[in-house]
Amino acid sequence: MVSSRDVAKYAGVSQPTVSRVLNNPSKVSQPIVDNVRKAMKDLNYRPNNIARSLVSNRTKTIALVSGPLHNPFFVDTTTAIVNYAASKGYYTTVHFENHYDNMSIYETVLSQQVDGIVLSSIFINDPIFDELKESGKPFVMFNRRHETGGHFVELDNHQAGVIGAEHLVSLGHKAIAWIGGTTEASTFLGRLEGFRDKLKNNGIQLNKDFILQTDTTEKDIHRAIQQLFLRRNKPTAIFAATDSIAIFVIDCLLKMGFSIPEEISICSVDNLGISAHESLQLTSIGHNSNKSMGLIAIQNLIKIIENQRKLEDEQQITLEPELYLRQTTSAIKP
Amino acid sequence: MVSSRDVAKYAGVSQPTVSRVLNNPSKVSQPIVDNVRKAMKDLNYRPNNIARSLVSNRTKTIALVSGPLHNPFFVDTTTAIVNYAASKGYYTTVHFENHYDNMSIYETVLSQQVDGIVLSSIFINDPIFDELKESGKPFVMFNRRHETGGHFVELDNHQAGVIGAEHLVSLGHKAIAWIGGTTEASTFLGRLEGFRDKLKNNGIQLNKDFILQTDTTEKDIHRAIQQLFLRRNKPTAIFAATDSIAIFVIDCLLKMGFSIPEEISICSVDNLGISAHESLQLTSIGHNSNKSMGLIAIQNLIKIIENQRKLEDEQQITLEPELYLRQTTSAIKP
DNA sequence: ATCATTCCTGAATACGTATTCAACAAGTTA
DNA sequence: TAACTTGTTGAATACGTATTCAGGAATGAT
Repeated sequence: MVSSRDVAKYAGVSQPTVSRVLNNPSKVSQPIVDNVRKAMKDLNYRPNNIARSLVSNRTKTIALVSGPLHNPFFVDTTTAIVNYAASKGYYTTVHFENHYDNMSIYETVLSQQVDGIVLSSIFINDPIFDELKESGKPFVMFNRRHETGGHFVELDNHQAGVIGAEHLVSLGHKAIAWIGGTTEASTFLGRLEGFRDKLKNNGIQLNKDFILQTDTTEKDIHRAIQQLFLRRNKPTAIFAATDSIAIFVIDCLLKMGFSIPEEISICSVDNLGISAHESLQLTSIGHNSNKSMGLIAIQNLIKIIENQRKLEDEQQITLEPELYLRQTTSAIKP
Repeated sequence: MVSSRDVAKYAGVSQPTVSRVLNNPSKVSQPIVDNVRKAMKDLNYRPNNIARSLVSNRTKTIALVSGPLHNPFFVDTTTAIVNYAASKGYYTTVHFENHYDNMSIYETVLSQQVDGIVLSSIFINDPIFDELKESGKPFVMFNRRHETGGHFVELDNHQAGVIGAEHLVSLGHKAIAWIGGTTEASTFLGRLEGFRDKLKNNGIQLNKDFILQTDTTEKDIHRAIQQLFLRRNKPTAIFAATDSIAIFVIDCLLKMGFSIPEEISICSVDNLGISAHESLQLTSIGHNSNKSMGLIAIQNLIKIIENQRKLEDEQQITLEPELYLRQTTSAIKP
């Protein structure tokens, strides 16, 4: 391993001068700059980022705590976050949510040395919020939020639920099932409540058996759907809390022999790119911002890290949803 | 920031003792261990990984240089790699391939301080190979390989091409187009050559206009397909070098009004989970290992890092492909 | 000619941890 | 009792860089 001292010796200067050539060449006379640069090349010198971080107290890395990539939503956000961070000179270490033990992930992240954290994996009243706050490290939430506030970017989930209910009711559906994940998450809670509220507005009571909570894995969704159709009363439509869930539901229903939308309508929330695929043509509800939530989150985080925005000046962004009508919903047969 | 010195002072011991309690508690008497542990709790002490790394020369982080996540293949491998690394106590920093400037990514990775590198983004005769070798850091390639060797996990790409040609020819197809990415990559090159060789075996010359090279983005694939069907001679089948490409091709063809497989057969390579989705039912060619290539790669890398395997003892794994028959291919109409 | 200023450079040090080594006490062997 | 081992602890130091500070040379102003 060649160090700045080795370069210094080779170039006949002191180590601080090498450091200056690296970070502040204008403070060094031109001939010496050239000389040191040549030494660096000759010795194939690469500065040690670890040593740099130790003194500067900045690591140029951010941690991403993301939902699982089997949900295409997180595919898009991860791509946006990693690439934007890279364009700003930041490394991104990624951690995928562990449904049963997120705490150990945060433990890892907090003892890691990062300049900031972007995260989606948080519950509405998650105790991790206070720990993050206490750590003093800037963090921004995307997709989900915490009851306390902080920096976040989210969809108006309640409104998304309302739009979904509205749409399906307007097509004549009355027996509608809701399928999603844990209501400890602001996304699922909001989408469920908006949906339920709007149904109630229309004089429809959301049957408890029609509320399906899963862990959002393919396996659990198949289980839930199969169980749903064992019941005497069957739904004519399904409102899935995310496109990812809808995609699994569709696979399951098709395998069971249903035709969509003739026998069952499905719509969901997120409006991912894949929903527009001709093989799917999924009716979905999403925002129309040209920036993904992940991108907005990482942009804000980096602004905070670089002191272009004050930490206390909380950015709380709620995007407005709208309906993207495609082929998986249709009017109920008379 | 509370340091081991602060803990030491609080507990009335020296800093090395705190360090020992952390890393080698058996070297410290029980009462002092308890005392120091209490001090750590009281002060909410977290060891500084940066300082640790500086002295130990190990960062417990690996770099992943991956293809883009819009290819579901890399979704699976990224998940496997990140999660396995985490289970072994390693952080993963991820970098997504930049089609036009991979060199700057590797520049970044090499000046980062990592214990090892897992990568897919490499060309057959990529000059980066030598730089990686020279850096002394262990690295393992997956999916793609380099002519020189090194550690890698790949599919027998030539054989995959052979199987694809075999299958389509056996269904009576003669006008078959190939669509893939740059033949600088071992995957595309192997799949193209195997395909072409097998066609030639059957007396079919692969027309140059039927070889479509793209940058594997949706946009470029749509462009290539549309251009293909402007020609006088149209193919009756398409062999896509990856499932990801096939998915974009299918979207494009359906939008153009073709029915699959009645008017056009499609098969591809990778056999991703999504290919079995009822809406897609993509005929595909893949290996039948229960481990993903990403998982095999990261397992080998960590073994090397932890000296359970010698660096020189090169692991070169080639998985054998087989055909998974689904609904996107059918016999040509008489 | 004197003084002030600017520019450039290196010696010393700090960052937070792990490790080496010496010192010392307590216990063990002859 | 003397010599030797074992166990426990702290002082000193190393890791590779950035920064502070002081000193010397060169320049400009008076």
